[in-house]
Amino acid sequence: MARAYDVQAIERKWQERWAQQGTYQLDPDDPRPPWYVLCMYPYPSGPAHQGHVRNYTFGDLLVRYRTMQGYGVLSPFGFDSFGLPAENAAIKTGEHPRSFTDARIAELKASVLALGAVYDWRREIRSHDPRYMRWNQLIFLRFLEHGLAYRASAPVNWCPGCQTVLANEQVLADGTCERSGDLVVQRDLEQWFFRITAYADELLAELDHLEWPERVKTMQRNWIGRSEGAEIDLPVVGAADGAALRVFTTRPDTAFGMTFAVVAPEHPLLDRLTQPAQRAAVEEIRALAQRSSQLERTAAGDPASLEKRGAPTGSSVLNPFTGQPIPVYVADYVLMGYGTGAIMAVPAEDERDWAFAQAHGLPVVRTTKPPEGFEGGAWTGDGPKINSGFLDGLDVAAAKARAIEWLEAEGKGRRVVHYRLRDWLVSRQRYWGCPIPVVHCPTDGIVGVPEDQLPVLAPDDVEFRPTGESPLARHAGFRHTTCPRCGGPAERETDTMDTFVDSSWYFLRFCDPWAEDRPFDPALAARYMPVDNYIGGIEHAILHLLYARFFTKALVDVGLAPGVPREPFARLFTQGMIRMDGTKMSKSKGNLVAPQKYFETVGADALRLFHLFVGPPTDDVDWTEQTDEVIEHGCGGFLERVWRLCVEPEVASWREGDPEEHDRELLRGAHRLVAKVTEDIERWSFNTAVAACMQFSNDCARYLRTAPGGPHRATLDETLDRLLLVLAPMTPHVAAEAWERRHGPGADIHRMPWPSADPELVRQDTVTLVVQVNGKLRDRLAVPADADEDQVVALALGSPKVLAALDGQQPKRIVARPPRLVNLVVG
RNA sequence: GCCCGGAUGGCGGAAUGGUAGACGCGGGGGCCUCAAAAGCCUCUGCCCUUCGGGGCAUGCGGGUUCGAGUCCCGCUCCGGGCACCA
Repeated sequence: MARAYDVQAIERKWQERWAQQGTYQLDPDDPRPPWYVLCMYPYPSGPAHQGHVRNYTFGDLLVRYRTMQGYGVLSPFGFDSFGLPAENAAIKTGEHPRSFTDARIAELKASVLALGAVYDWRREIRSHDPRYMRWNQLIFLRFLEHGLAYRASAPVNWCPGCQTVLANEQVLADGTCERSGDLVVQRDLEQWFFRITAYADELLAELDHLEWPERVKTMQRNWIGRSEGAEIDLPVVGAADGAALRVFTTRPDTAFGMTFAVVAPEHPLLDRLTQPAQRAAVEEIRALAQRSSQLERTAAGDPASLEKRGAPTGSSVLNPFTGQPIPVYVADYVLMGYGTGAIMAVPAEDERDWAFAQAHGLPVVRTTKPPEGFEGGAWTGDGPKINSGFLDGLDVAAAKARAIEWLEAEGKGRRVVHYRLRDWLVSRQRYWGCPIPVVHCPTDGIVGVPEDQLPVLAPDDVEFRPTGESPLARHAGFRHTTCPRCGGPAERETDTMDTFVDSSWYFLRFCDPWAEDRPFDPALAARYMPVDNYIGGIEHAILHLLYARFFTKALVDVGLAPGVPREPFARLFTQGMIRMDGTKMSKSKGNLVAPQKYFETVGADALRLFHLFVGPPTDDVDWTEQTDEVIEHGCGGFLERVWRLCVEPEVASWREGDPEEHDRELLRGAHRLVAKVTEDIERWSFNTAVAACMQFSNDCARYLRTAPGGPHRATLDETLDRLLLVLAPMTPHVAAEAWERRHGPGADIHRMPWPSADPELVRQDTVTLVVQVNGKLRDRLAVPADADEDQVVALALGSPKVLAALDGQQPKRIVARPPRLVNLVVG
């Protein structure tokens, strides 16, 4: 295609100029009001894909827009450069993860630069950089000192494919690994945890104040899973030591209806409760639970399978409310990891208990009166209490409160809040991650590596083998060390940290990446934080965003971030995915359409414009056969028309002198465009902003062709300048070049202030009056914008079309909304 | 099963309860050209039309309203999240 201008040359020119002039660098002493725009830093997997392009196009638009508005915009970029793919590549090819990763970073960075997105590259962070790792490790030690990091033996999710432990968050609902897809199994191992549960309440409560998509907030609320209820101690019948089974329930009001109790197969009291005659059956359930995957264990159970999955222990406990003994069962529908790992079963008011009771022939006692005509099993709704002694007649809420009061007064239970959220398992048995900076000493136990010895770096001379054992654990030189406290022989921790640790505070380091004596200067972090616009994919709705929120709070609390806001991201924007043939476009699916080919043909501006124009930014994008056409003709063609209009318009003769009415109308259009684009950017409606620009450039082209006596030069100049200014954040290269051609060498559109719209000019003098008869459109009339009710009604009744529609009938009612609408209601 | 979204021309999508389909892609016709590409102009929801216009249209069925794509109730389908969490 013959192009109006040399796309590649001007894109290269301006990219070099932005880099060389440091236009988007922000110094710590910058006097402008700060604004922090951040795209989630990427895992460097090679050249950018369309998802990156979409993300950085939105981010870059905001960076340039806020800059033009006079903000000192903090726009940093970095790489989440630890992670499994590099290590897996090492196992396959022998290439060291560092050189592999650095090569991928170079590729990704090149395509980000080619997109024309601007960053303060002096602030670049790579999480595998020892200068970053050092502070990662220091934070770990501070967490350790403050009891926020701890080591515990726990049944953990072990992925046989990745040969490592996974966090709960990395196990999908069907029990498979989110990365490899293998079935995850349970193993008991010593692991490191972060005590995120200590922040459960705050993490939940502060969601209410964040300008985040409701969807994401709901997902986090569900994930935290707060539930209020009671713990009740059920004394074991015949226990000489007064042992009791502690259960958790959210329905203490139903306690009179408990007809049995159930413990999880892993429950510590199970051995004691199991009578000799039941031993074999209990062991079977226990073995079943152990070898079951999450999938089998949590699959919706029909009564038949529940029968197989539970067995009586032969022991009984006392219901403290009735004083009656009830049998204790073991069943794998009760999970050790939630509540107390034991429940009181009320089949009349709980679906699962109902199913289990049906399968095992256990009695049912209703304690809530179901509505008339209810014929189902468990009734979980509200109703008056029955069969419940002192609770009878109360509704559910009142009975809950009364039951808890009674339990606390009697010393038989207490009000308690439980969370679904678990502590964050951070240790990974892998090489390509940040080493956990502790030493295991036979005499001193766990000892943190002294801060002046950080960072602890993994040795390069390791062997990458697909055995699953960490290369660090096999490396004698790394592993054997001396205890920093007693000087005796000791072993280094060989686990590394979850890469989500790296991404939990990088946005704080961006505020002060030069700090050499601490992770960052709290005063600078307080200046820029919270991030004003955080932009990324919905896939991080739970994991990354929850961890980062936890970290920010914890960093304040351990003294590393005094004065820094406790919530890191004020406004979150989650962009849609790029899909192809109904599935997510991704490297693993092999359906990537690399941005590179567009850079080499239509250019970055056209591709950016496409991503802005294709639809609302939150929506998924379907990449179809039509897409190339839209990018090339729709977007690329538009930019060429803008170029011709602004740089080399074909004008037979210019008209001088005072502007006439049609000239003023063009100028009014330019002011309306500015108002519209400003408003649309503020509400993240980029697609309509682009549409407005297209429409207006069509108006300008028509004016150029049709203005009587030729276009009025001064008017057209002012008009086109405004068009270019609003395009500058969207298509920065062509806007910059066209601007320079119009205003001479050295003129830089990106240093211009964002234009304002004159309200006088935005206002319309004449508007279209719509006349309806019985709600149906019958005529359109041009009326003055300040026409009042009498005027519009008179005009409406004077319209021949309206009179024809009325067909002689008198309007029974006239609804007038001057100046835009009149509705005449007849018969 | 529960909780969120969504459904508008051939396609992507516009539309504070007040002109449905902005803008763009695709398609038709025309200009330019020896011809084509590119570019430019123009038409383009469906049906009827005596070419003036008329009727029908925003997944389906009801309702509120002078007026509903928009609000309410009940469905269908699609997408996403959660799912023995006691």
